[in-house]
Amino acid sequence: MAKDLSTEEKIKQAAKKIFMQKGLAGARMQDIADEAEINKAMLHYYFRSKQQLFDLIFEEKIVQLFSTLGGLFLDASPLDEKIKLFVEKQSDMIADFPSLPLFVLNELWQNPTLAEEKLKDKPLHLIREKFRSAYDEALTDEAREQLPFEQFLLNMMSLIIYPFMARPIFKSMIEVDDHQFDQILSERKQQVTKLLLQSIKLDS
Amino acid sequence: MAKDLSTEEKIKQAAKKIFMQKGLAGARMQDIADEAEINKAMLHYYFRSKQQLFDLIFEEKIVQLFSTLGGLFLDASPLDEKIKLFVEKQSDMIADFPSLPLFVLNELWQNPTLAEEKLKDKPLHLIREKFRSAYDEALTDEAREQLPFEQFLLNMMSLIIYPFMARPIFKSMIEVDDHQFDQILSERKQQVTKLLLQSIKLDS
DNA sequence: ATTCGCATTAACCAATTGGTTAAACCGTAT
DNA sequence: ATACGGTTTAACCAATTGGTTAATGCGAAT
Repeated sequence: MAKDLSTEEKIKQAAKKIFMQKGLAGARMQDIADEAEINKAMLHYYFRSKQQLFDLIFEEKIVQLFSTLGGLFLDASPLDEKIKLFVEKQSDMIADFPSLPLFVLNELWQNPTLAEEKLKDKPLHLIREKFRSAYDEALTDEAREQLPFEQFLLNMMSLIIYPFMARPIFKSMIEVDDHQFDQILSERKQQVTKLLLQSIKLDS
Repeated sequence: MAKDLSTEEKIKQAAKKIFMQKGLAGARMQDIADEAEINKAMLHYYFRSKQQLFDLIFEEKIVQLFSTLGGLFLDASPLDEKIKLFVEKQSDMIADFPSLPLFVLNELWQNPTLAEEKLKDKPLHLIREKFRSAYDEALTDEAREQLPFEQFLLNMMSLIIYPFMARPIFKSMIEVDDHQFDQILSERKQQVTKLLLQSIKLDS
């Protein structure tokens, strides 16, 4: 740390790092204070409790996780272009914060009601419906029946996100180091796009 | 609980449940004792420390997670049959323990060296090489170059596992209840198999 | 120079948590 | 009956942890 940020900002940065690394239960307030290079009491001065600090970070991160979806499906570009862009942007975003999805999922499982609370005001359904209509319009009746929108959505998210989360397992499974695995992940963007388009018979 | 199991077994059952639910940091020894309906001191009598108890459970779970891979690739069945069976068995197994992958991944990220330690004596590479050669033999040179084995493996694992982990998010995204989501997940087995075979041009 | 108000700190506190201990329990062999 | 062994329990302990407090620092306004 040791940057010339405001104390409040230093705390937020440190809290992000520690919470994402250790989760709510595993994170210690002292860890965050050390990371921010400030006195532990300052944490409670700026953010009343651990829970409040956590909620703030979590809220921000969940918005971040869905932000990629946002801008993409509002313009009139064709479906295959939308998909290609989504795969690339979402992959790049998670490559920057590989621990984000695991962190969010973990806390959502811990507290099942949290999901609806945090997501309900977000314009998620709006984006989804925009996406769904683009999907329905681009596909033939037959193709749409073969691969329902929900399944396609599951495929897309799974193919993009899971490999980042499962890095420790895959590294052992295919015996590569971090650098080689990064290589595989970056090649993946095209592979995933191709597979998704192929699955709805829109190969280009 | 309240079953007529031995104390040791009651503790193990309870520990599995609590650890899988809350992780190492989030689990309280008292939670485990309550779940097992025994005195907290018994935990230390049978398993010296929290860490030792956790290690035992974790070891067992990681074996379980990979056990499906084991039996499948030793016989001489054709590749498409292997894939189909793997998707079904792995899906069923995770449907029984949906929190397993998140739990394992979480602890592996927490302790990066753990992955190699726990996985290195397992015959994972043997199985993988068996699978790889089946893959290479079944595919044409062209197809194999288009979709390298590693990418196919990532696809397969992602498509199977991630939807179970991401249930809280997907429920909000596509606005379904647990029952409807279960329905989607069970239909998924065929969808995933089809997509995987299609991706290596082995549609049947 | 003094006052005022936010920022910062060290010391402290109460609750929680993993772990220990010594005594009690209880079926079995003597 | 008694002694013995593993098992179980309640009480206890030391360390950790989230959170508080009262005092201090310090720049700006008076």
